[in-house]
Amino acid sequence: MEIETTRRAPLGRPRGFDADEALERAMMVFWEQGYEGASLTDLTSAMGITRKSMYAAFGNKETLFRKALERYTEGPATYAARALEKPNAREVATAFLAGSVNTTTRPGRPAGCLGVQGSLAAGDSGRVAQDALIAWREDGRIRLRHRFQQAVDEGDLPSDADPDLLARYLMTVANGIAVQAVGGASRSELQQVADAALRNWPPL
Amino acid sequence: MEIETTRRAPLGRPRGFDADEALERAMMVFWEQGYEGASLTDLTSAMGITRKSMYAAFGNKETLFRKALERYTEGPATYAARALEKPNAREVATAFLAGSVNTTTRPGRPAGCLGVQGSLAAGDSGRVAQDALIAWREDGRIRLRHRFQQAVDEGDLPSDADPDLLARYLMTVANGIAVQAVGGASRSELQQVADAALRNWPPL
DNA sequence: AGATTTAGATACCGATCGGTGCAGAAAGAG
DNA sequence: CTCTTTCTGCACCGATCGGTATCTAAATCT
Repeated sequence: MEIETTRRAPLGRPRGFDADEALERAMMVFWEQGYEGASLTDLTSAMGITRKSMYAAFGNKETLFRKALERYTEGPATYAARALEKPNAREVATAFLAGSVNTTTRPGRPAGCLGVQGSLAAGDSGRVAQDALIAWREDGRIRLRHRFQQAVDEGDLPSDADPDLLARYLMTVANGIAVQAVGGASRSELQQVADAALRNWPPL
Repeated sequence: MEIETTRRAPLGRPRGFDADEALERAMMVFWEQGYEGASLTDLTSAMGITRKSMYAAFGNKETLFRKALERYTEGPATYAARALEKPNAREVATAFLAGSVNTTTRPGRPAGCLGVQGSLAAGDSGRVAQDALIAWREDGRIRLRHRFQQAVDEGDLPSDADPDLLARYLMTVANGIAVQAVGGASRSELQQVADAALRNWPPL
């Protein structure tokens, strides 16, 4: 008897939709409406599949949201990871805010940031998603802090610079940009704000 | 027949609860949970009254929210109006951000800003509240802009200063502070951020 | 007192929420 | 072809949503 056979095509009728595409659509709905604001009807109709197929493919609403958040991180929000790779602290900060402006105001996409939407107010049912987003933002802040610590170690930033403060300052401005974007601020307006925030970099 | 009689005590059984106090409690619930996240059950149990009394006294959930927002403006958010009365632009900006930090991180009160909570993500039922909050923030931004225009006219700010940019910059930082506060940032951390944001004031 | 008006409590309304059960169709393996 | 498995579509579940009807009790007027 062969316990360890090579994995052939999965048995039974194969999935009739593109799971990646469906997840992309779900991400857009969450981005626009938040976790609680996006109903299963909203989600599945945007994904083009039925409730049953969604549950079979993604588990439930919460895991769907987590997968959508992952996709967001690797998709629209990759600007953050790329900014961290810039050669010095000033370029990191500049790229981070420019990416934030770009992503929160790109035409044809929801305004604002998925990581901020729906993470402020929440009823009982949205508490887990709120916590996940708070953790997501904190993770980003910590990565920035490490990067700036590295910059201090390398002599790129002055030795009395405060990596924690610099990271929080940048995150605060980026979060504010996301709020402004939902309120209808234009890309050029927000880029001016980002430029202003960096005019005294580092703000010691 | 007396059409215009002096208004005596209102007929019938007088109200058995303090409407002001009830509104205060409702404001706190909206502040913490947002418009959609706050259910009628949450609200009325916090207010200590029944659904019927709430509808009789405040109309419906939407008008209750609007009145709670008014109360917030005149209560926890008066720092904004007071900041506008400062004698010069730098003091306006400093007081505005300091008030923002204070209000969003005061112990015993919900973290964050009622004007930002629940205004980012919204399902269909929360759209009107979302619009009301966007308008509320825009109103604050416009008041700041007018104040800075006045500062330019008076020579308090340089003639090439951009009141629109300055107002939007301040609002962006304040909104970001509100997001950070919900994420658990402490008062002193956020005050450091506010100080950093003002280190190059005005950011021309 | 008697009339009037509202407070308060309870039960209820239709609609929608996230999540399932079921039946039939469809695609693979043999 | 048959058998097995998973697909899809639809009806349905209990719970909760915002909002209301009903009834009794209480308070202030004439």
